[in-house]
Amino acid sequence: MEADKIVVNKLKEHSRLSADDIAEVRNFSFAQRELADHEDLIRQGDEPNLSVVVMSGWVARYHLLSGGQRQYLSFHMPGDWPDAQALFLDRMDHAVCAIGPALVAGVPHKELTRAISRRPALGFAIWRETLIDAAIFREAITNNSARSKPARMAHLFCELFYRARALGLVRDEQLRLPVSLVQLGEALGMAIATVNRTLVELRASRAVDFRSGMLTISNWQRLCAIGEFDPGFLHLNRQLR
Amino acid sequence: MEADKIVVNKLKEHSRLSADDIAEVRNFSFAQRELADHEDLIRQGDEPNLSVVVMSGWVARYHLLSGGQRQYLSFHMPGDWPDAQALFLDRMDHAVCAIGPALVAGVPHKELTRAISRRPALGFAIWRETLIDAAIFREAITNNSARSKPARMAHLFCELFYRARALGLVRDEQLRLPVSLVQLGEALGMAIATVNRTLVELRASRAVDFRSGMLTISNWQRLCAIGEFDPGFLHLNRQLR
DNA sequence: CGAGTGATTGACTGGTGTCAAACCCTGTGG
DNA sequence: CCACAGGGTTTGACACCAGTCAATCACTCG
Repeated sequence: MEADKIVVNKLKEHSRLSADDIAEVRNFSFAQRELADHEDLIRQGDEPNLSVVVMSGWVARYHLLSGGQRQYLSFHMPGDWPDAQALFLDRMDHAVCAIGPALVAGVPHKELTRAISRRPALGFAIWRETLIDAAIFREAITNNSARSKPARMAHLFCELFYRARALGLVRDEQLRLPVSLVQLGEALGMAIATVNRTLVELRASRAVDFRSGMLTISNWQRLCAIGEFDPGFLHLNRQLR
Repeated sequence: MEADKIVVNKLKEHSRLSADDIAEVRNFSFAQRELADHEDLIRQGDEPNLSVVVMSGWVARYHLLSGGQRQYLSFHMPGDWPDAQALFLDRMDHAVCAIGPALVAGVPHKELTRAISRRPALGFAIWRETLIDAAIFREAITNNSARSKPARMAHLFCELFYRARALGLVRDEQLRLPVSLVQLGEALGMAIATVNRTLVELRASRAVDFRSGMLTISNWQRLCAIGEFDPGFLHLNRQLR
């Protein structure tokens, strides 16, 4: 699919766009870039002059700590703007890397700000996109701080599954999610041993399975209950399930 | 101080505003509201039609979990817009309450969007404000997930102190911060016993003290080292210290 | 077939949550 | 002026979760 189509479809999940707004997106000069697994798209401290939208695959944001350890902050799928914030915050306070091979398309900041000044509604939609990001971050704070380990993992699975399904990435209740257990631990704030033990616990619940990069949800209701998942924080128009 | 002054001063910390932008802010019809300690300003699920700016005191955002427990997400001081996001996300996914007595001023969303459409640069400044919020959320994810308990607490102290100093709220290296240890635990994801034990540990470092709602920092460098604090994520123009 | 990466499991131990009690301080009322 | 209540703080005892370390297993790739 074309980059502009992906962008418009995604924005329409939460915002109303006029024909003029859409035309503005169509005029963007998207520059595609392929990423290999684990490849960094942007590094902490960079000052990019373009923002990218994910076209296919997964991309993740992460903090790099002084000890060299990583903290994954969020996962992004087609239509997401993982560095939209760079539009107004010069210096990256975190990095972005590919989770599995991915394809992204960049738009120069100058084009974006010009388009937004011309069509405020388009700016509001992208702004809303960044606000939903923030809501996801908030949920991650709560998830990693206040919930039990199984709930924590279940909640992340629910969130990713729910967002992916809205984009049509889910087939047969399965979602490709090429993260290792180490990365899962670096996202959820648990050691790899605990990640694995929690995983076997979740498998035993017969609600979900995750192995070799494939997330399979066999009982959505039960998984939501385990993870105390309520999709409200994603602020999507469409109600799924 | 007047509400418009507070808003403009705060926005100027990271954004450049023209005389016209400032005039636009001056035209806002701020509606003040006093809050008692612990009083909720907005509840989870609300759909407010105005956004508020903090005028004095503290305000905090929090999630309310199914078990009734709280997870504090961020703390806000004069000039902050703790619910700017409500401008574009209809339903609140979290609540906002006062930390100690506080004063806030609300602006109708209609006025805000009209002003932003008219003066894009003003919108960009407020957008940037919400993006800094998001950066603070990201830092909180990392803090509560990846750092040791003492580092976690030290980092929060550093963040609040740094932000407060930028606003001139710090006197004699002291900052009024009327939170209880329970609330501190609900922000940092630790049990109250641990909060206290961590606190005595930090006191022993002779870098910081926190008692009876007063935060005293006697060795900023050392506290930053303990908390692995780097103010870059706050994206402020001015360099302090 | 060997090397390497990731997943899995076990043993061990320290940290942290839970529970409970004591303490401190302030404001209130007899 | 003192007694008391109540909220917040501090400390201790204890159990257990979860991190660390290490060994083994499974699978892919050269």
